[in-house]
Amino acid sequence: MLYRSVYDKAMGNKEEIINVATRLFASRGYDVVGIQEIVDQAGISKPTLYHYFGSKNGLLTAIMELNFRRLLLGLGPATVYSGDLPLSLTEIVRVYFKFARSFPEFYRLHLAFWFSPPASAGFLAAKEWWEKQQQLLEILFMLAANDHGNMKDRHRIYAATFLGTINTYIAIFLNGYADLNEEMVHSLVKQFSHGIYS
Amino acid sequence: MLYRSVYDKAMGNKEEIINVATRLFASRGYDVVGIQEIVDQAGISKPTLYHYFGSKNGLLTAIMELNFRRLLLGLGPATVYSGDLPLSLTEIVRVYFKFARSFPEFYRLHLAFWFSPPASAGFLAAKEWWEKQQQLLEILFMLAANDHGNMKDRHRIYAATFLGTINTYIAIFLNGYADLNEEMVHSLVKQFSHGIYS
DNA sequence: GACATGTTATACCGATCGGTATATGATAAG
DNA sequence: CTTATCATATACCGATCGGTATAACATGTC
Repeated sequence: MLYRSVYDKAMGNKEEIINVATRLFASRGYDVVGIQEIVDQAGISKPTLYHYFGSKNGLLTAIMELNFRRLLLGLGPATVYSGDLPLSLTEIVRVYFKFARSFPEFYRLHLAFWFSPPASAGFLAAKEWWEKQQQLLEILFMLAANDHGNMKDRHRIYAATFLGTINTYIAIFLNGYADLNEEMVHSLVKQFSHGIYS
Repeated sequence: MLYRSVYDKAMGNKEEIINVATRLFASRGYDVVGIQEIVDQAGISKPTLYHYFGSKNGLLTAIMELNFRRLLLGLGPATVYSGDLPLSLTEIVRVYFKFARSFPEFYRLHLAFWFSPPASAGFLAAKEWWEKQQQLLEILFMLAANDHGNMKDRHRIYAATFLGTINTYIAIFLNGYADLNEEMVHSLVKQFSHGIYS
């Protein structure tokens, strides 16, 4: 392959920058962490970072894209409606829990952006990805509405509430109050389902 | 009264600074909003702000204290256990919903801090106030556990989940997905209660 | 070896950050 | 009318911010 060794080196640096930045952003905040601190801890210099990402916001965009792609990769299949809504919901919760356990630092970062000021860089960088999640869930609830009469025209709020509930549980996990085991999965689904069907 | 007119003027400026800062912090973020912008919009100059609050962090502390006092004022009576847990929970949700509707800008700000990095200024400024809310709820669930056998030793996670659920609904309201009416109050309580008793 | 491409470091930019030294008004007490 | 206190403004501080101009270096092509 052409340029193999060159790209290897480049990708190594690129990933290292992303990893360092994700950790720093998650632990202290996107706005207060300076570029200098990132490049120092990554063992490179500023022009290298700007060579790869163009700007601080470009770096943030890259972090969002990399991680949300991972999430959506698992979420896509889980949101396919098979006629059994509780089964789909269960699978979706499993996907989120597994993702949060695999990338807790990123999940904390993206949760912070979730409630960040609508005009902040973090909110804007993550917005399109939430809309994709919301869309996947809305489609599922819309299809399921054909089988559950009392769900009609409520797919948007169901999707939002379901996502919110999932994030609540994950936040509790991230703060050390509980584990994200299979029992929690079923507890969440049962609780949410009860709010829907009654 | 002594110093009356002096303090009147002072309080007017002090409140104006708090109002302006709350709005700016909530809409764009604590870290990115500079002192200069706050004093410009408040129609004063920097030394005046530092005279009242000492530092940017002091201003943030004052904002937290003012608003959380308002919230806890209503939350205290609502968390008194009377033997009817669902009734208490309903009243608590009403208090939170009313507060969120009265001070949406502050609620957005404090929700952002809820998930902010643990080492960030916002998280640290709000931490002690969350702990007070958590404590009030824990006591309620602990007392209620005497009447509900299957609740024992779970008061901490119940308090955390309940608070998280409330904040989820409020976040959905703040994003324009739903209203915080009496129907939502009962929906929330019913849904949460189902997760507890079963 | 000449050349093109991609990668990196040194050193710097203007702007803005949070915070303050100094001085002046305003107000009330004696 | 003096004096003390609070309140406020002008002008400034060093530090750091995101970002870049310039040049050197590494690598693969021809």
